[in-house]
Amino acid sequence: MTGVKASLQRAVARALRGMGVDEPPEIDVQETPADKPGDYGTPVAFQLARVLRKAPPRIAAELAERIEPPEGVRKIETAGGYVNFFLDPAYLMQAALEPPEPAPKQGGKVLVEHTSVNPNKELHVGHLRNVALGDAIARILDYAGRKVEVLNYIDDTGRQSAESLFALEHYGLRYGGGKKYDHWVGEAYVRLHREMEDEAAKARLEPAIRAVLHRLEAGELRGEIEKLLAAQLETMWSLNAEYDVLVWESDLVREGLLQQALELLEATPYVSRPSGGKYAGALVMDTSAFIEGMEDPYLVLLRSDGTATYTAKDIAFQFWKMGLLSGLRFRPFTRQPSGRELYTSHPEGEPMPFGNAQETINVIDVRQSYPQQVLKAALEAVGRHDLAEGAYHLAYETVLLEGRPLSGRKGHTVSVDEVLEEAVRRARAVIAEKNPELAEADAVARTVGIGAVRFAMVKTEPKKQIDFRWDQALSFEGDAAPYLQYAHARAASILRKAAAEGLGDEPDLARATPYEVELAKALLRFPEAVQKSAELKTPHVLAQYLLDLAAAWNAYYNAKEDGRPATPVLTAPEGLRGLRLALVRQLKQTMATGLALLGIGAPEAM
RNA sequence: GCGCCCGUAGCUCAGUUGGAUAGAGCGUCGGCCUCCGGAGCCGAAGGCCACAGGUUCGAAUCCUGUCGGGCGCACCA
Repeated sequence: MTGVKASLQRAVARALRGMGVDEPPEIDVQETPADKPGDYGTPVAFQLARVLRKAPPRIAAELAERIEPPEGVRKIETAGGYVNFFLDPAYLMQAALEPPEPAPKQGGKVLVEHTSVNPNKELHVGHLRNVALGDAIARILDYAGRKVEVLNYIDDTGRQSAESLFALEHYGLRYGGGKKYDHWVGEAYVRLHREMEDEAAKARLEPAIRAVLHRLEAGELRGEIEKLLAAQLETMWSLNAEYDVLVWESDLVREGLLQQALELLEATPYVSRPSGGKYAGALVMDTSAFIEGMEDPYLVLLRSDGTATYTAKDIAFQFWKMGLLSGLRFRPFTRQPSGRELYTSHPEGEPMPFGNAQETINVIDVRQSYPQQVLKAALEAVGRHDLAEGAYHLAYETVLLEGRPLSGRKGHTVSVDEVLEEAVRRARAVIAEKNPELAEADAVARTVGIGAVRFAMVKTEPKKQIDFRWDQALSFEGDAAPYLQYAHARAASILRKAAAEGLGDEPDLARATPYEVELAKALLRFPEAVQKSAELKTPHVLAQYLLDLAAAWNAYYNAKEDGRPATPVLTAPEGLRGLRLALVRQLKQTMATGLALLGIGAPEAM
């Protein structure tokens, strides 16, 4: 809610109190439709019709009479039951020219976990959505005033990693450079799976894979995992995603956090060791009190052979995130491209204040909804309803590739590295065609190509399945990042020219025309869009807003009257020119800020 | 079978704590660079918002049911 709308709301609330409505409903102030009178309006009279036992138009009329116009309001009118406000254009200009600023920090940390890919092969397009969503929502929450910690979980004791490392050993492979390390390992993994399609071969190899798994659990192969991780991190960084801390599954187990979690759970009435039946000898949790509609509400934490399930480790991890357990130690891992330090859990580290959040966001695809519910159930089981409420699963639907589900085994997949390379290549080609003189063309092509890919991942609602199609994801027209970047570059170009000509006249706010008013209203929606994005925990709200903003700017830029430009900036009369320059500057900065919140760069020229 | 999610223009999607005539992009058709960047803009055609009931002054939005589609229901991760 912008300052403009908020002040209108307050004025309405005051007037309502004067009419004897002490507890007014939520007062909805919205922009009036294009061909309705006024700038902003409210339908609050409709809501009050029942309470006041009067027809909405009469209530609206009385309201219009009673409202004491706040600063900037020059007229109040009714239309049917609506109360509409006419704002002083100069006032709107002034409000719209306030530079966008991050909200002040509020207490309470929110911990965002995303990426968390198995360290066993290269990232594919399915992971792309996870990284793009997680990174964007972390940036948005930070801007909206939250303390944010970004965490990437390293499942180094998983079967997939064991298989990859085993495959290298099994085929006697030695890395000789050439292709990226994670891709090279991934090939061995795929080769192993082809071999294991034969049941006999699978059975024969099983003990050796097990052995690797045990060595992983003992932390003996950490160096091998780190090599894979380093290669994967290059991909994430090239996407413009960075993290605060890595947490290794093996550390979670070694430092006794799994044990602590199980002890907490065992002390509750929900966890037991059945002596007979299906779960004889296992440690199980009864989730029926917390998860409805389960045919079999029992969840295995420890198998009857004493090994822990992945879910049990995940519970321990969630408990650690929310401060119920401690004992992890950390040390610096590496410095990331922006200069931000990346820490990692490590047996030889020292205690550091990571975790201990009241709120978590786990970015994981929708197929994991049940295990995510189990995490909440475990928090409920130990009596922490408050923390269960704070545990949010940012569930996103899966990504199709050209209309078909991804499948590593059938080879129906594309790596993130490949996608980026192609995106940048296409961007470079467009630049060569449209702007062959452009300086730093390669760097700009990267910004544009990567931006296109990331935007394609966040512009739709997470719960909708998306289909990755090369032509759409890498489109440089229409509903896409390059459209936004182009709008930004166009503004930058005008400002460059103005600076070159030494134009610096003072804005004369009173000279605003309806064209400026339209653009100003679009700019004023920025804080609301960020706020809503943060509240709903989805970047698509912001992404859609930026498309609107760019459209408003392009429409302004191209406005014509009688075939002549209606809104020239550089050649406008003094005062009006200053105002237009200020708006262009504001547009440019707002667009760049918004793009940055999506992890997308805004080139000065393209 | 049980549970969760989805169904809006030919296609891909916004719009849902209920508000004024349901909006974009792509595609189709027609316009706009002696003017600050045409990766842009303006216009046209295209909708029983899956269907049927209900609640309400008001429903794409909330409730119930039906029909389509996706996903989940392992001592896997």
